[in-house]
Amino acid sequence: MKQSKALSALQALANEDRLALVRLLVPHGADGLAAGEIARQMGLSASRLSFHLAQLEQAGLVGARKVARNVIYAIDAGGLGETIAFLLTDCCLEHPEVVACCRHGRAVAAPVIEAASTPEAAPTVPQDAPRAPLES
Amino acid sequence: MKQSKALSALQALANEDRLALVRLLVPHGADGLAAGEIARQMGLSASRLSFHLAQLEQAGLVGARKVARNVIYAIDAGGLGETIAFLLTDCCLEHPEVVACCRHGRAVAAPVIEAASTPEAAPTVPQDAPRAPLES
DNA sequence: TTCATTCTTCAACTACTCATGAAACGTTGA
DNA sequence: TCAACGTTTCATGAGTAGTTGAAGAATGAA
Repeated sequence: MKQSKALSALQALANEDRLALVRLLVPHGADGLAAGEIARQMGLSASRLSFHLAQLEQAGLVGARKVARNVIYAIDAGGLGETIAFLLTDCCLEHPEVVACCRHGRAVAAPVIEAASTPEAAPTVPQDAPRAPLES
Repeated sequence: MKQSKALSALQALANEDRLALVRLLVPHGADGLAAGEIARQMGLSASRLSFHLAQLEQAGLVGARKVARNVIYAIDAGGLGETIAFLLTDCCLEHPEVVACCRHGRAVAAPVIEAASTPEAAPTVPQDAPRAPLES
């Protein structure tokens, strides 16, 4: 996946409404949902929804097909997967900790940092201090 | 991972400079790189770099520590992994095609679509037609 | 102490994204 | 043919993000 394509996918996902849109569409799979039904479920105005759907479609994260007078939007699992794969592979170079963390759904190093036993097992920079005075 | 945190991480990643920043920092792991060195390698002005690094740090994707007069920035593999995990788990509900695609680094359904042999094996909406006339 | 270096913060500006409502478009059924 | 419906497009305005250059803070060497 080209970086520019991944970038536009990330830009598309980096919005609360559009992320909610993706989460709404995923369970419906290829069947998708009509634009009007999406607008109803999400409480968005038609024009606002259309704008967000267009962004997602342009980013290759959803697809559209016309059925009668409805436009059915469905998640594009391929595009979504490619975007995640880009992050994992091209961007993070399959960094072992990222992959592990990705498998467990949270920072695997957290308990190690807590125990402060094996610093080399926690290669991240400690980030509990909220940036402030930058202890030297 | 909370959605708001994932959202800010995605927003942080949805910028060319910051994505390049992450890709530059990942190979250096926990050793990180001094801000000045990053600016030199990326050809960014100091203030611009500082701005982007602050965004990444606030999103929990990089960490900073001060060494002598340098500020060393290093990737936070935990935050990065959590973000990817959020996309895969919370957002895509581990959708089988997304996961498969994620494993192979590209759309696994693509050749199937090309061959147009088993449509039910390619549950995504066809998206080769660039949106235009929406064939009904 | 003074000065150079490194980095951050600030203000001002531009460019972009987002939200809104009105209008337009294409399809459907009476 | 025409009204109803679902949807998109457009214009407008507000808010936010990104860029730039200057100023300021922290540090270490002379």
